[in-house]
Amino acid sequence: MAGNTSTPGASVVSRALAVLSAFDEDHRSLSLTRLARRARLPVPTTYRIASELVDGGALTRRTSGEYVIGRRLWDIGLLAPVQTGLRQTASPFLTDLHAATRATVHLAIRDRAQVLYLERISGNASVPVVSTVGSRLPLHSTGVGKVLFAYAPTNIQEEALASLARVTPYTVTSAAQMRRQLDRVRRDGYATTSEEMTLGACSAAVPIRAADGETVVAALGVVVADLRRDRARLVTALQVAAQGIGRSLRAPHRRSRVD
Amino acid sequence: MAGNTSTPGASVVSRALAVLSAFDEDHRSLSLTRLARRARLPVPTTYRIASELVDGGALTRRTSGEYVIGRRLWDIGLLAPVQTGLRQTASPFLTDLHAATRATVHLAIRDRAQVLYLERISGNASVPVVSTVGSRLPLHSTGVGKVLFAYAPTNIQEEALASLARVTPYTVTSAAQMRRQLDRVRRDGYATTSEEMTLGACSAAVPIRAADGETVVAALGVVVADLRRDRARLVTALQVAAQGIGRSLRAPHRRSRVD
DNA sequence: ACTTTTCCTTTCACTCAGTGGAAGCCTAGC
DNA sequence: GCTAGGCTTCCACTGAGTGAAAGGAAAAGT
Repeated sequence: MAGNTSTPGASVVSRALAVLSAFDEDHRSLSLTRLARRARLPVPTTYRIASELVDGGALTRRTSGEYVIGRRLWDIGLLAPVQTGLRQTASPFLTDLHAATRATVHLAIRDRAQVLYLERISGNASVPVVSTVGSRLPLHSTGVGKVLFAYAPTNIQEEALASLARVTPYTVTSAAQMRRQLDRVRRDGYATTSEEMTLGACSAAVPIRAADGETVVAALGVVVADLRRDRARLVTALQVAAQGIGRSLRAPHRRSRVD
Repeated sequence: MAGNTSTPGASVVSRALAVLSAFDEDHRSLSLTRLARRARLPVPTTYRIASELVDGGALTRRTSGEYVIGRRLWDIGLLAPVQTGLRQTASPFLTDLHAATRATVHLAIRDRAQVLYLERISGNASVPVVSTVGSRLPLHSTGVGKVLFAYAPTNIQEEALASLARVTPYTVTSAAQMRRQLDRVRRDGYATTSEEMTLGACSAAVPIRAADGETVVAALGVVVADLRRDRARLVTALQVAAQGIGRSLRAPHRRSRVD
């Protein structure tokens, strides 16, 4: 930008991105002052940039004065090629799985040392579920997370094992215990959690394998209130769906079009 | 920005937004030159801005050199409060509707004189469907579009009636004929299309009404290969789901949480 | 009712970040 | 071998961007 800056070297574009990046799942709505604090920019600078972003539709200003992400950015963001092939292929299987189990269904991939949720179909509202599409959660406390954890490269595993943060009283925080669980995941072909992320929610998950039938590209999971009763049934349903997705990924898939 | 500009008055932020806005559904991937042309900016300027956006994760550069929207922007875009209440409430009903009909299911709202698709569950791949979440299509050529058209304010209706663009040989392009169809939609409570948007695809749609039971807030539709056979069955299923969504919108809904 | 605090917005003197034509480079096509 | 087109770097020029300071408006505290 022009002169008189306190942090030379920072471009306007990088500042605008800092403003946008100040928003996250726990901060979907921010006042000017908080926005400036989170973006680490002076208030007047933030104000000017935010105003321009509002003009461009990238941000919206509520009547309360708070800023939220704008519809224009929603539009543009949806154009990002985030595993479109996988999501398109998996979509019908997720629907089937949901129909068969009535549980919340998740499709997730690993993004560095975190789980990134690509798709979700909500099930029974009485089971609490924190993750939505776009959410990132730690690898050790969710079903899909443990699957992706078990098949992650060694350096990522070490990184994640070094930071097993407690989320609930049931979260596994011992590296040794987690290693044993991951061994079992690889042996049995599925992972489970019991209130390790959220009290009142348990989950089961299985890996989705790529064309070679080896590499794990994603994880498929369900969240239920209690796993003891029908663990076998859920795991079977998950495995059937995961196999189907894997097979479809191998087959050439035509693009679908129309209204 | 600094001096020497050919278009004084345009800020860096507005230029960066122009670069991002150069992407749309038909241009998800752009070379530098095309990006510059679409953003109406000189190539070196576009190059510099795009490079900064890549640094910030807002854009990604493919090995081919083409730019695409980056994952960071996907993350941020998903935080936009685009009818989150409606989408959350409608989601389980869409799943049910899909399970019952096996057709592609759509949830859409009107955005000025266009249909904006909020949710989609893909059905049988053999029926071609062009719309995805975030798509905007004209009001006159789709099922959900006609419903939203029929219940739009007069000025919007006039605007849309003045530009009935032909999409396929079956698209209704006569304002008089469209008015008659809209009358029928209001009378019968549902709309249909027959290959008016895409050859090989027909659709049926119904309105979703707000708490007052009058105001139409959204439209619910299905896309199938042929409507003649089971129009009645589909319309009934649609109406049941739409009623359910409308009722749930009235009821206080708790937020769901967990992994 | 008065004071204090906090947040939003505007102003303005200062100056360096941004600009884009031109040139160099590389690759693809003929 | 030559031409065309796209990508990247260079660099002289300058006005867009900066942010402390101050002014206002509104909420919180006394």
